[in-house]
Amino acid sequence: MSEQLTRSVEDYLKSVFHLTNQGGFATTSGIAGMLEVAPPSVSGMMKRLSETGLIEHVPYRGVQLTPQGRRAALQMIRRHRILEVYLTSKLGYDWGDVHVEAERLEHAVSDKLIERMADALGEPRYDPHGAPIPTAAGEIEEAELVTLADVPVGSTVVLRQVGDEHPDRLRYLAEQGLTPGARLAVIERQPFNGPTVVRLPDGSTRVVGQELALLLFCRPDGSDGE
Amino acid sequence: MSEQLTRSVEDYLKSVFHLTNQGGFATTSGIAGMLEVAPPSVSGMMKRLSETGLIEHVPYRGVQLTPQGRRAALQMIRRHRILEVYLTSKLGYDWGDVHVEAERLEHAVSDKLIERMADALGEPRYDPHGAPIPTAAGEIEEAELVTLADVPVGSTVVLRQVGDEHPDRLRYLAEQGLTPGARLAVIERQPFNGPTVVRLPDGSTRVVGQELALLLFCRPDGSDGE
DNA sequence: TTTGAGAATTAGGCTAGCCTAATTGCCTGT
DNA sequence: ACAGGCAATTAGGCTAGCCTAATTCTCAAA
Repeated sequence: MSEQLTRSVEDYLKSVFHLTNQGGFATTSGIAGMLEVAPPSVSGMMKRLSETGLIEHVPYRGVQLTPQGRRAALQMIRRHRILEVYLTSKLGYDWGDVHVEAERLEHAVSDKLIERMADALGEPRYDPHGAPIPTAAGEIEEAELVTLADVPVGSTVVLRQVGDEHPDRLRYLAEQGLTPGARLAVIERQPFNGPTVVRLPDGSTRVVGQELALLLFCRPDGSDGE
Repeated sequence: MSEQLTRSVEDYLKSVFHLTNQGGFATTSGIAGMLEVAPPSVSGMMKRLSETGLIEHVPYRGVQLTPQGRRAALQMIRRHRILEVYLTSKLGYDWGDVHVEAERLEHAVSDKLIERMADALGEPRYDPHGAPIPTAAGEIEEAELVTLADVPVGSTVVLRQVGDEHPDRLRYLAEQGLTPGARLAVIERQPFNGPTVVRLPDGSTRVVGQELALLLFCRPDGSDGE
């Protein structure tokens, strides 16, 4: 149905999706920052994408995905996340390394290949970092998560998802046992964006700096609903 | 050591490799035909590639790969063929479908991924069509094969390799039992580029038209050396 | 209400790769 | 020896994507 999209277009659509995920518009500079291109490149691309009906552009305001653009973005995100699961569980990749590899492959794989991988994996619902995988039909689970840096001292949360870039940080987090599913009791936080101290179920504690705490997305409830 | 090559450059290098495999020069029109581009596009690319030292260009004669170009071409061919084996043996692809998928993926995979796939497969030496897989170090087996259309009537050959494009033809050949490893006795050939008749070990016969016979590469000796 | 900082856009330019049309070179048949 | 045919190259032009510099818009603070 839709024309074949270029690699660049696919990347722009993904950025817009991520930037508008909390509602509102994606800004030119936000997209530029995420894709590491200059703002005028974004303006130019936004013009083309709105001509082809993939985004809605309000000049000087920002952009949003049309239903068609959202469909394409979710397809890319599905590809990316299925690839991440496949690489980690079938080819021994470290959860820190998969992002970069998937980032290139997602533009080259066919839907057929992705569905075969998904099938071989038993239709996984989350990627190795805990991010939900859109269905082939384009539906994605929406969860209300807060970063560990925002969890009030005294409450208990479940770590659900971890930011997937930064291989080195991911490796460190894995060493610390801070992986999706971990139950964390927030016992202290230093002022002035200081570190957060959490206790794991085994009684040990971890001191998590602000920068890492912002990568740890938690469900603010001790029970493990699903 | 070498700059990252573009998708186009990788494709041109592969073409030159295939066209010079029997020795001699690759011609502009040969490359143009193989890549489905116009001849001037080839002239332009040849100029750039010889400036970057990947090919040797003799104007109005043709081109050959430099050692560096050959290394890059063999790397692409290794990627392509490992991918083909992986897709068929791990993800249930038909041997007719793998070529197209591998053609896109070969430009996106990392060497690391290819080596993990090769490892998971037990370092295969041939792809699903019987083509030899270059080693990671860039060595490839050279075999002297003739097409079935050139095998004299009365002799016996072993089918070693099958042209890998044309999914429909590959599926047909598989149905007919004409897959690498098959021992074929050539019992008849019609004149004027007519069909070749072969007998399989089970005594059944197959009539193979000229077009298909040109895709069947055989070792002209009944013994199964290696 | 105005103004100025910062964001966004327009203007203009670059490269990679492709194209068609025009030209040049090679080589073979007479 | 040379004419013609065909292969190759050059000339000139296009699009996608990127860039920097210049301009325009928005919005909040004085």
